[in-house]
Amino acid sequence: MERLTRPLAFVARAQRRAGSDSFAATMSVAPQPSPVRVRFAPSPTGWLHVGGARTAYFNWLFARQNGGQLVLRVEDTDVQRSSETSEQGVLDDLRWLGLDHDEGPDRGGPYGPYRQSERIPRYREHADLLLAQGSAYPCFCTDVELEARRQAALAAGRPPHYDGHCRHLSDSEREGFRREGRPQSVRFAIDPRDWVLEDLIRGEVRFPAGMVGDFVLLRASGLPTYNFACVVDDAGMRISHVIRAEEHLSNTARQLMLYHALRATAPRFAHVPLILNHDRSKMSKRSGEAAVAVGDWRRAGFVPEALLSYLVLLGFHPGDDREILTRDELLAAFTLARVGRSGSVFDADKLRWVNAHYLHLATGSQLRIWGDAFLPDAARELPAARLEALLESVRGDLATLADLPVALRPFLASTVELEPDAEAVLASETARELCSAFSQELQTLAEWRGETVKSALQAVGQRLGRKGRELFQPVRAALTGRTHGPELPLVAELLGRERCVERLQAAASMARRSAE
RNA sequence: GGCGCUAUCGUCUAGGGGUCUAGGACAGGUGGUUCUCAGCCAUCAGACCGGGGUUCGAAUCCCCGUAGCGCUACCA
Repeated sequence: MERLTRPLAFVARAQRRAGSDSFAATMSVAPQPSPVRVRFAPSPTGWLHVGGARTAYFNWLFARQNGGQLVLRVEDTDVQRSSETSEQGVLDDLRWLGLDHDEGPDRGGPYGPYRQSERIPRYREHADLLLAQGSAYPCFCTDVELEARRQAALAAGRPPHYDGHCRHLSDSEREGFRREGRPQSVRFAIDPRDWVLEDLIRGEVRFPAGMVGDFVLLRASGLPTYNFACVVDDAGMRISHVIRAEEHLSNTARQLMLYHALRATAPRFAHVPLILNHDRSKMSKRSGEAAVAVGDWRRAGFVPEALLSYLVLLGFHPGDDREILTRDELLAAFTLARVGRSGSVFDADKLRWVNAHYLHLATGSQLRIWGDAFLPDAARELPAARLEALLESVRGDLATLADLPVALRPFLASTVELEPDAEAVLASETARELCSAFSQELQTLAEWRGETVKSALQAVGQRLGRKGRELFQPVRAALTGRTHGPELPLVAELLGRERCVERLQAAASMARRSAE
């Protein structure tokens, strides 16, 4: 048996590599291929985290590529931990990322409601169905009893599964327990045989009999458990492909049993690898390392295109050397066949690099949209064209949008604040001469453009016998208070003649003071 | 404990029996960039988890270890 699974898994993998996965095969063989319907099913117990964002993106890409629908389903059956604020947060983050869905709690659709808390009667119905056909049974065990037997099983070296205590109760015993007022849940009577999953990413995965015990379908509170609600909804919403995180791989055994008992066709599954902390544990909300919430990156000045672009390559590889792919490129290149099988460590440095890349190439108007929340008031008051020109000039100095205020300061502040390096550059008689001469030259300049300013500077340099660093650095220091920044002619052009002259004169007199 | 998944530079990864003295990217080092830089360009360093097989030949196929992770809940 064991000998058989390996070669089969290999064949499945080889088929995926060759681009002929079972889905494609189904599509070409089936006369009427069923429409592609995928879903993203967050539980609103916190904010959207980066792993969820990546899963959502995979689903989004798959849906859009295949002309299918993306369903957003809110899995809020854990009443203690779910909240409406959190649901709103997740929705906001998805919107910010630009991952739009076709059906969901916020926009309805033919298979609603899309919040599990609003689908309770359906779960009850399906549970009754299973109860009636003997695939499920009422369980009267209390938490305390359950825990005690679990510990005992563990101590005896047996698997800590439910021991089937209530599975074969007689009707009168059940009546007795009910009269006692015991809590009553519904358990699934598992089918003890091997279950085989043909995973689109992992190939054949075999779950041997005895792996799971009878699990709970409906809690004593009447609310469904994850595995049950998930199957009832995926089946009821006609989901064709379930693309989700690997942590659910083992759960799939239970879900397969449920599809079978419900006489429903199971969707195709694709389990994507986990995103990991540096210690290779699952990246979670309390890992305390890099920020895990999408909102944290957003507030830190990362742009959605960069976050998504980074995340999608955590696990997916386009097959060539491209390191950054736009959404359109991904729409053309993405395939589950090229999603890897091992977990990936989240690398904030690389994300930062991707973000900087987007910022360095952005137009002024794009930066104005992206950077709105980060702009100082003085910048927001500027005419749009002026602001966009400034933004584009400083883009090379940005790694995140949070760098914007600092990068823009020389253009916005009324006076120049000298950084220590700049002060040192200006603290000489020669610097004073240069600033003074250049300020005079600028006052007579016919046309104010970067080019003309540059020529003027070079002319002054020639007269004073100075060029290169000696020529540019003092002027840069005088104009911006810094020793680095965008190209100097551009800086001067954007600053305008009046401010340039003013700052050069100020530097000249300051330099004189410190020289004396 | 049981079951499952995974295993190539520090990190993300390419690779699917010979084309691998293992390729690319981030981070790091070095050099350059008729002004500077966190920019850009060039360059260096850096990996096939271990052991057995199969084969003329293994990073690649098989087995056994080992390690990490996931599931084993009336969490999702």
